[in-house]
Amino acid sequence: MTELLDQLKADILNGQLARGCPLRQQELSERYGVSRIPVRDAIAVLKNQGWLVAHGKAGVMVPELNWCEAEDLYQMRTLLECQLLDYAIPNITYEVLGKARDINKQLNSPTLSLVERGQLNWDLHATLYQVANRPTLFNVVAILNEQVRRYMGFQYGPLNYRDISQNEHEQLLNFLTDGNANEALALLKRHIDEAGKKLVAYLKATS
Amino acid sequence: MTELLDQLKADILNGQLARGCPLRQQELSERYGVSRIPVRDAIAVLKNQGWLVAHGKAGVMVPELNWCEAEDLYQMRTLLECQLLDYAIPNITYEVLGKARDINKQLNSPTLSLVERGQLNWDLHATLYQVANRPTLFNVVAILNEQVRRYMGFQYGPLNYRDISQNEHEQLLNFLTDGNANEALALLKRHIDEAGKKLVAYLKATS
DNA sequence: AAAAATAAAAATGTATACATTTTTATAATC
DNA sequence: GATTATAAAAATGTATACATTTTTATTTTT
Repeated sequence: MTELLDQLKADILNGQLARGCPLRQQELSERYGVSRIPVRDAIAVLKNQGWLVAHGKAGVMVPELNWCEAEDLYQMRTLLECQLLDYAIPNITYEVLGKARDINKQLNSPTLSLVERGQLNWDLHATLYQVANRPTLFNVVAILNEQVRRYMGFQYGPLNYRDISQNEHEQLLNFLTDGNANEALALLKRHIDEAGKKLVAYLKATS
Repeated sequence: MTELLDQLKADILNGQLARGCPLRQQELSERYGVSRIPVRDAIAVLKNQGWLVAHGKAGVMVPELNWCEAEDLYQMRTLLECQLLDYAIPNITYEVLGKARDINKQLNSPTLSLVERGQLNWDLHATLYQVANRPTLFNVVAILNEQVRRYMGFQYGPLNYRDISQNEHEQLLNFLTDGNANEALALLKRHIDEAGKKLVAYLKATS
């Protein structure tokens, strides 16, 4: 069932499942070649995590993008991820930093798809956060980051955010290497805040 | 199915479903007089919201109480609820404050059950937060508050937190009535922080 | 006697079938 | 003509039945 879940998420991200139009269980079960039961299971999870919302009293739909939700998601990320990084910092080894740098290098490639880029971006953050040893906090942050990916088409398209983001990653890793915790935390805050503000401004302007 | 969900939550809160021992779908379906399908649906939701955790590869269980989770939940509450109240403050009318005061009065009653008390406590906070008009943020805060209720047996038992909490509610409402936003926010932060710290200290001491 | 392998039991995952609810299209009324 | 009633269609919710996976108990092997 995890495969179906990932498939659905991917199809939401790449637009195969259009925003705003209702999805029927049977339609989905035919589309993915399974019965309605696993579809129902997957829908329940995706509804809980904000990937889908109710459409009237019957059916669900992919929610429209919406600046208020984006703003909330980014504000929550800022608040929670700074806390999480703070927990992590004492446990960040050079090995961890090396892993993060490897991922940031991969983000250089211009041929990455949107989905791949989003995944790598999270992998980098998660590499640092993992050593915080805070499963409950980590889990919420992970869900928020998955949610945010629905908006990434804007960031890496019209907003051309790629290079800025990558530079900030590098700076962050340098601060952490130097043991400069406060600067690192401040930068992470800016990193998320700025991304959020640009996204919200863009969403407000286009809607 | 919402009824089954609420029933399961209630039975987790009041200890009818013991922490740590595995729950089987069939067992639950017999217990509640429904087939396994609605049980599966409910389990999926409860797993997502932290009411249940996986037990090996088959089955699920009520998670043990755990200071680290409690600390995370309270820290998240502090960070997110202060933000949410900040959004709400400009929209808090005397009517809203009146509703909140009515709820706080109900909290006076010494005959309330644990479940009722927990519900009223959240109702009070939710009354204020609702007017923030921030559905995404509100939703996460609501789930965190539901989670926290699993720990309330400690707060209102050994920790005797009832009176303190009620006084702080009253103070908070007074600050809001006086338009003293900064004091209100600072108090809310303390209100949640302190409750969390006491709970965590207690959990650490007893485990 | 401890560990590994095997077989039986029991659990979850999924498909099909049916009941109930919701939606949509049609007809009737004001 | 717009609004409300009504009936057909289609969707979701649930039960039962079966397949697959996981667990547990037993047996075998070292």
